[in-house]
Order: sequence, then structure tokens, then C-alpha cells
Amino acid sequence: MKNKLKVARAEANLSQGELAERIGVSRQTINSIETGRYVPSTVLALKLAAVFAKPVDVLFSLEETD
Amino acid sequence: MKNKLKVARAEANLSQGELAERIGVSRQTINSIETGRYVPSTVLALKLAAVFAKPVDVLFSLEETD
DNA sequence: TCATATTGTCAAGCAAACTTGTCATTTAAT
DNA sequence: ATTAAATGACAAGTTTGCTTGACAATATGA
Repeated sequence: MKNKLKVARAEANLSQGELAERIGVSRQTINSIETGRYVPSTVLALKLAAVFAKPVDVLFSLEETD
Repeated sequence: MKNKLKVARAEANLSQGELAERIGVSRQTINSIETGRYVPSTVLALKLAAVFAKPVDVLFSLEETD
């Protein structure tokens, strides 16, 4: 699964730490998702979508390997 | 987090087992998500959204407790 | 240049997702 | 009324999300 989090975050001018704080997770969690180390839960995806005011399906998308 | 999976599945006329097979998870996983025993990963949410041809945000939504 | 903020990553641990296997209960069809 | 299909749920085990703490590397700005 790939995601556009890094871009969305740049557009919103937020640091990983600030974003993490807003949705109540650790900075490492944001970093790990951005760098593809793991896939977030749906709750987290919905919260991220809310922060950036974009649908989940826009922020996250499936790959062949999924 | 709540979800409209049971309704969507009824509309699509699919059993839990059939749905599970389509997206490559166990039947218990579908059952557990429907009955709120746990929250799916974003990959699973995207796959479910794809099966029902509905956006993730329509199938899944946050609650106060999230 | 020096200082500070930001990012990437590792490790150890806990919690939650997901598995297979199994069984009881409910629903639907004959 | 009986059978078969579908659902709900539990248990034990594996994998993965997410945590805190830490440190090095990269960027940003005075």
C-alpha cells in the first residue's frame, strides 16, 4: 500500500511531530507510515484523512502486492 | 469506529465466507470486524471498499471514542 | 558557523490484528 | 421437522501496529 502523506503534510506545512500530536500518535508512528515501514489502522487513516480534509482513498491506495 | 459492512454485504448479497474469500482473509476476520471486535488495517479497508465500490469513508467512520 | 528543528531508524515491549480450529446458535430451504 | 448454510464466538498462536527512549544524520535559520 502506498500513501501521499508526505506530500499532504508538506502542503499543510506540518512537521511529523505536529501531525502526530494532532491525531494523538507518536512521531515515530507517522514516520514509519511515511517511510512504508507499516500500514496504519483504519482509525488512523480516517484521522489523517480528517486532518488533511481528503478522502482516505486519495491519501492511501492499494498496490499489486497487497 | 463504526462500519456499514453488514448492510453493504447484504446489498451485494454476499455471505461472510464469500466476502472473506474475495479479499483473501478468514471468515472470522470479516465476522469480527462486523461485530466490532476489531478494527481492520487500511489495506483491508481499501479492499472492502473496492469490493463494494464505495469509498472507505462511506464504509467506515470515526466515533467520539476514537 | 553554531544552534535548533526535523527526520530516519533501531530496540524492546505491549496491544491489537489476523490465523486456524472448533462448536453452538440462528436462518433458510425443502 | 430436518437438513444445510450462515453466523457468532472462543481459544491459542503468530504477526504487525504502535509505544517510549534513544541516537545519528540532515536540514533550517540566526
